[in-house]
Amino acid sequence: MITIKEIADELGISTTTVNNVIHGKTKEVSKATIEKVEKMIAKYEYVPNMNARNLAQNRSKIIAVAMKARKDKYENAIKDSYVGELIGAIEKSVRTSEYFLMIYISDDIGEILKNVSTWNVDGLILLGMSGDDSVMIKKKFKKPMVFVDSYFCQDVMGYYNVGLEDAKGTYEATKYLLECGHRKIAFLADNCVGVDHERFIGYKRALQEYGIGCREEDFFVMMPAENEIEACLDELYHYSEQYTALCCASDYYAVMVMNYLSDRGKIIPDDISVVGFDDNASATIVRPALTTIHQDVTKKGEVAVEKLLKMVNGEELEEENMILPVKLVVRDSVKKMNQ
Amino acid sequence: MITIKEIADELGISTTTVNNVIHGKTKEVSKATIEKVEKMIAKYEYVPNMNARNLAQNRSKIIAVAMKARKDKYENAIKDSYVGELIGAIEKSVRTSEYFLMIYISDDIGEILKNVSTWNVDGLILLGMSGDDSVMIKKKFKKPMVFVDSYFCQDVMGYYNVGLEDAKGTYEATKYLLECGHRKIAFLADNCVGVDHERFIGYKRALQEYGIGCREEDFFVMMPAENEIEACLDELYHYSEQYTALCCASDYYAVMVMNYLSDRGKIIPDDISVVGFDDNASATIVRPALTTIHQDVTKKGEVAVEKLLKMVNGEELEEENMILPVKLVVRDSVKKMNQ
DNA sequence: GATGAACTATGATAACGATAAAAGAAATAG
DNA sequence: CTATTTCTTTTATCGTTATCATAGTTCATC
Repeated sequence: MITIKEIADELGISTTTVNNVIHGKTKEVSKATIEKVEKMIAKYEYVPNMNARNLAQNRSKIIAVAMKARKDKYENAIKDSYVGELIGAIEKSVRTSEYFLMIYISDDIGEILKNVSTWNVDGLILLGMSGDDSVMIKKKFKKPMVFVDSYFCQDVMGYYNVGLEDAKGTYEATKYLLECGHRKIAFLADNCVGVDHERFIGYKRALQEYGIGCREEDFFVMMPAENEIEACLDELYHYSEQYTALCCASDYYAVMVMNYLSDRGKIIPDDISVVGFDDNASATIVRPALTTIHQDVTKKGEVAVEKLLKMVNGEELEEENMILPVKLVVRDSVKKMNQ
Repeated sequence: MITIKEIADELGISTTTVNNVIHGKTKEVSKATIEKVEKMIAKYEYVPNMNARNLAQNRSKIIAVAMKARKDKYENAIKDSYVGELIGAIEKSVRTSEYFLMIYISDDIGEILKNVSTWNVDGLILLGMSGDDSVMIKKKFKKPMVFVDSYFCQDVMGYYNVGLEDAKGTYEATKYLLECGHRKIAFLADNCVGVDHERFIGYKRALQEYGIGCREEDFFVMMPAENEIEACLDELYHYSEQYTALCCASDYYAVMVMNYLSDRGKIIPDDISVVGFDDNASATIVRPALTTIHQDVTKKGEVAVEKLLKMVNGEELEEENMILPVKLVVRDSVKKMNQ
């Protein structure tokens, strides 16, 4: 690992000159010197020491993706198909820039902020934040950041947000079920905040538009907490006579419930229809193939990185948010009752 | 972002003393001073500047996972279920240590090495390396590293390797097919080196043990190159009368081919039986559920990180390699011909 | 052809924040 | 009153960058 100083000494010139060559300041250095230095650089395979460079420049060339995750549930967060796909898309976009990616997953926002600060990261991408957490982050992190899949109250607005037409997605999905003649439609989500809550709203709106679901009893909402998924699926099976269709806030749940029910003798979609959300790999793997709401995860990651890097480079962003479109993809998991 | 110097100045003491407190050298500092300094640290939420610390200590606290990937194919490498799961497991293990993870994915080993060097990473986990690449890496990277899923020639041995009973896996899978009465068994893999080659060997050995497969014509081997997967599946479909079972080097292919064939009218497993390898999420999602070879990906990641960190901390490793066991998991994708 | 402005090419030096080695005080012990 | 322990400071260093300074040229201008 040769250093600038060593190159300078060997050539009997100053570090400033070597440094100028490294930074392509050709106007300041004579052609002869440039050549000499470049030969040295090639010969000894000089690479800059990032720690030194970052220290001197008070930056880090690091972009971080941070995600809050319950310790028990997201032990291996990236394993989750959607999270993996999104982080993968972010990784890919960062990879093609001159920046490097660090991943911080923790159930403790304080810890995430500490890491961000200790590494002096240049920009931050936050996944699935809501309310309190984003208030704290906004207070403590003063550099560019982009929120992805985050919903929070008005007072923390003003940051760039990459999101999805979440409510529209479940609205379309539920409407499709209704159009197919379904009237008893259950809803299955992970929790009652953020993206899931938004998706619940869409489901609710579609029902209300059809004149049902004005009363609480019309909803059959499941929100599995940690380790309660099995119990939840069991309950869903137990009450499966009470609905003909199931609207899920993710393909993850949709596929899980499909297999759970069909392994217990229910025919999908004849006994129970299912729609998902995300359109991830499992949607096309499962049989019947899952009717679901498609979102472009790759695009989401790309947009997040692109906007963040713009901000990092001091550019002004035109818009404040990017809401990506969703689209219903009809496959085979919904029965048409009216045909 | 307060610094040690600022704390020292505000308290009218030296940076060394502050630094000693930060490093818990309680023997060198009086209780009174410790208390003063700790109060400051808490008040201003001091966090060390990693760039400065690493520069001074000539290390980085960074562990890198590096993976060579064809640009076209692994655009989003982490999206791949197995890779995602493995990187996720590594991320989790690194997260619980005092180190940080950086991910380098490139089709160019030189670029990976440049990144490793510029960041002065303390340890390196290499995924799926073979032959030439590992020679180059060994020559240029002089710090601790662990190879995962890598097969290479004798002269680059001597590094810690976390692997799998790959050959045994396909051997067991193929033997199971043979025991079920199958005699015409095709093999499907990604390429002909590394893990896939090893898995091919196991398949071959089982066949030969049954007195078949001594002639080349007995093999029906597919190795899809980039973008040729569709053509490959088509060929597989076209010749599907010639075999009764298919041994796949990954669940990824197994599930893909199952759906491809069944969407074209083939009944799995009655017309064609399929076994996979990995036992990832899709194996239980697909119907019929996939009979496959199970491997413990989480364990693999954990072992890789654990061994690497031991080396980074200067400990000697007892063994040179860790070959994790595999296990046949029988589900519903294989027909018993003899019953 | 002297004067100085404008370049060109280079060097000296002080940061950046943390650490480590060595040395200096102060307090306690024998 | 020296010897040892406890506490603290001085100073150099890590590799890179940025500011400022210094020669040496070129060239237009009076």
